[in-house]
Amino acid sequence: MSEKLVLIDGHSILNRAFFGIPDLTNAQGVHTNAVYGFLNIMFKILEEEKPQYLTVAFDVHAPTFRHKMYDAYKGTRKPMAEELREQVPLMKEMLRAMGIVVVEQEGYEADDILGTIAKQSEAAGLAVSVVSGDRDLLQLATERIKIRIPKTKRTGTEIEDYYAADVKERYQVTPLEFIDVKALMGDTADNIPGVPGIGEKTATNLIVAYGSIERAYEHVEEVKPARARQMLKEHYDMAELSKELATIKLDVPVEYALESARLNQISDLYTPEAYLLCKQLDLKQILSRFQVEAPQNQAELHFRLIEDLAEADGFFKEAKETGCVGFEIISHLDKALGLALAVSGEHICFLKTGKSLTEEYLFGKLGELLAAGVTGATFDLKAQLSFLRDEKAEHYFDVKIASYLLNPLKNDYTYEDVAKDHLGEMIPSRADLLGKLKWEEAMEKQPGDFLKCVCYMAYVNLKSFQLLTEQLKKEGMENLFKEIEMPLIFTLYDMERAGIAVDADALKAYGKELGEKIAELEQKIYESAGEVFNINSPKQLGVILFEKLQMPNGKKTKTGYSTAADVLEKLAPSYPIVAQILEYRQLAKLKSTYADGLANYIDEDGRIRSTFNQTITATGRISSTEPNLQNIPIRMELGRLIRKVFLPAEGYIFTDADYSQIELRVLAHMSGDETLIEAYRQAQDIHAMTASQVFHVPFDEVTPLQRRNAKAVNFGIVYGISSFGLSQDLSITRAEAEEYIEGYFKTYPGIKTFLDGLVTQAKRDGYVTTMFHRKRPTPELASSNFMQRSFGERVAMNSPIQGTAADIIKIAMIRVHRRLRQENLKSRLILQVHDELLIETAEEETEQVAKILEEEMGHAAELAVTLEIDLHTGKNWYEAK
DNA sequence: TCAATCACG
DNA sequence: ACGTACGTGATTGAT
Repeated sequence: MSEKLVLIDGHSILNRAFFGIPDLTNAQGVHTNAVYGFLNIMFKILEEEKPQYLTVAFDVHAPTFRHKMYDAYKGTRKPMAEELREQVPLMKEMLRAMGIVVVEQEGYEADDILGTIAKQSEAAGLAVSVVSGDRDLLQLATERIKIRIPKTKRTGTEIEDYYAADVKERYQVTPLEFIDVKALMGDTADNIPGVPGIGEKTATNLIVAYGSIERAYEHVEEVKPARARQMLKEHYDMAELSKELATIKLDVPVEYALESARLNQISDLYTPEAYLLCKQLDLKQILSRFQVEAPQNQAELHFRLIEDLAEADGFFKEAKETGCVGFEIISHLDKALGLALAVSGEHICFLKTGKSLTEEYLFGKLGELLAAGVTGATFDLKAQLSFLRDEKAEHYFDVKIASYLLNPLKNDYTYEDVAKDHLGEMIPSRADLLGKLKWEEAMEKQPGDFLKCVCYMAYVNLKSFQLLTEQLKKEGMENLFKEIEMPLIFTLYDMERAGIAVDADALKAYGKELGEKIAELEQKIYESAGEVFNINSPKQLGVILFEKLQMPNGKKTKTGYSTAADVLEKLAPSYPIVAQILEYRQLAKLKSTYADGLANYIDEDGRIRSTFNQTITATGRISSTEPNLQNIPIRMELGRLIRKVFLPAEGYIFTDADYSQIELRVLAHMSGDETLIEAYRQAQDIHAMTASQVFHVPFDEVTPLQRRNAKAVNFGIVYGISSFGLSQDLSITRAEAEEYIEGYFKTYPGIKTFLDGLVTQAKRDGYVTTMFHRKRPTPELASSNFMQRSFGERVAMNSPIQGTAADIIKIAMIRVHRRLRQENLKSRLILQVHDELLIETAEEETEQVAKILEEEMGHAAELAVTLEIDLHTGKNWYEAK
């Protein structure tokens, strides 16, 4: 087998990647899609071909010989998109970092360099692959030079390969003749003029018949059709020029030493420099290649599997001498498979449950450790609490939550990311090691990788403990972490475990009723539309409404017509079918998401258990999933009825307490605006009060409309007001909205100052903070894009408010939970919906629970205004609101 | 896997 | 001049 050289047409592939891959930017707003796409194509080819040599050629931004030959060539060249241009130097830097030879030659294009090197290398006995997105390079194809044209598709990269024979098969001409075909056709993209009136078909026919432009011209009188004959006669000189332009030079005086392009193995490209650059650019998928290929972490040498009691004892003994252990309980369906434990950089093991090491033993020992004052650092404590005996938050350190507080913007939190971001170590992820295997399968089928994976988790937990503690301290979030987030884990765990009872039969009946109404509406809609179609498909619905029925289209969306509710509501009065569709949508939503959806989550004991996520939101709120119990209908009566199926246990009732306008009160406090604070001290109805103050009317004379408007402005302020948003919400003009806002700020100047200050602060520091020092980074403010920047400003205004409210209710939850336990009550906290707590209340404890809620929610934070709560009881959730 | 839609605070 | 309110999650259809 002869050796192989891969030659890459740099600009061409970068260009392909740029247009083939959706826009990607890193945290600094640097565009990276072209670099990313280029690397993907390159690695795919390298893995496929395993070449001994690799070289990339770029054009130089100097006039080439073609410019000198043909002026138009230069003048009409399209300017490169800025987002692409800025990636060219990045790409070169990346290639340099990987040690890949880059060739550029003054005065010549990449094509010519590639052609020259390809021919030279072929002559030297190498097999050559030329990678380009440009079909002009097909002229280089021979039996040993393969032209590879990658196509970036949705499904991945596909590559078309052309040896000389393939060119002939596809284009009917030889690679050399292909030049003449191209020259006749011309190429607007490449500014090759061609012969007017001759397209691909005629050009191919001519060259198949005569072999070249020159020979065709010699026989020009025989050329058919007549038009082609005429044009060829007239424009022969142009055709000749085109041919010269299209011909790739094979004798460029290129400085190129094959040996310098040697590539022993692909992993040679994974250099520390390249790693850093990828990290900087946030090219995750490329980085994952590094992880797989990177030299193994030294800690791995110490990973041990322990099944023996004496050995385990020794390990625990050692652990007792330290201040902190990293641990991770590995379980499958409520059964512990074992305990991964890291005591030091040299002592990391997986203690496997079995005959010798029982769950009692393992978690008893772990409990002893924690009780003795050794901090247990772990990743996602809540998921392991069912095995743990120690319920003291201060004995634990949740690495996942610490890493969330340090950057709440990530999509997910994994141990390998913590290692990368905070320890600067590259370690394999669970998916790298075990793919999609569940723990139990992995332990049996891939014991080696399994051990590695779980030990790495314990290792990262231990090793990041001190560092993350320091970082939290440095960022002022130590208190937030220790006093709020860590204790909250136990509260959420108990809420999850408790769940909420639902009446499965009533839910089913509700679903059935909806189903019948839906079927009726469906028929009516088909009748009105004159055909049967899928009403759930916005695409099909758009066609019916805006094409078939010719409704005035409210345009919108990138994929077609918008059929969103706000658009349809405008049409509903004039078209009965639209009103029917809106009703259908409402019912379908209720049935699929709530009636049928919730039924799927009912456990054996008739209760639904949601998961409360503590590391999802950017602002510090918690979220609820599988199922989401934070978005149960309430605004519309029909939907609200579903709350009747949520029931307290026998002998219990529901107590529901929600904060009254907590965000606006937080705003009053944080801004220190005296007028707003005073308004809260005086009035029950803050929106009416706002209306009175903003519109200068006596409180008693505020009209319902004025109140509604004031309420909308209050909401808008909290969201990071914009005149456009407010105008949309109130269906008024932007100018009117602006007047409202102006009036509002005139009335409450402290709020204006406060909000402006938040934006200034965010621009200066790159983040904003809540009252309890929770941070939200605002990278959008550094964007050069107006829209992104405006978004950043709204985020800067909203996050401290929403986040502080989230902090406050978290404090209240912890305290309510603690009080219920301390006072030995049977009642328990079961749901949180951002500003609302639901307590399953033992009937005889009703008074006490109300008192606890009033006290703990009301005094979770001491603000310049009081924290009021509305409290209701009932024998189902519907009644308790 | 993404986009559109809609449920909640 | 740009086009939007802030924060979530589930379902559906289309690719």
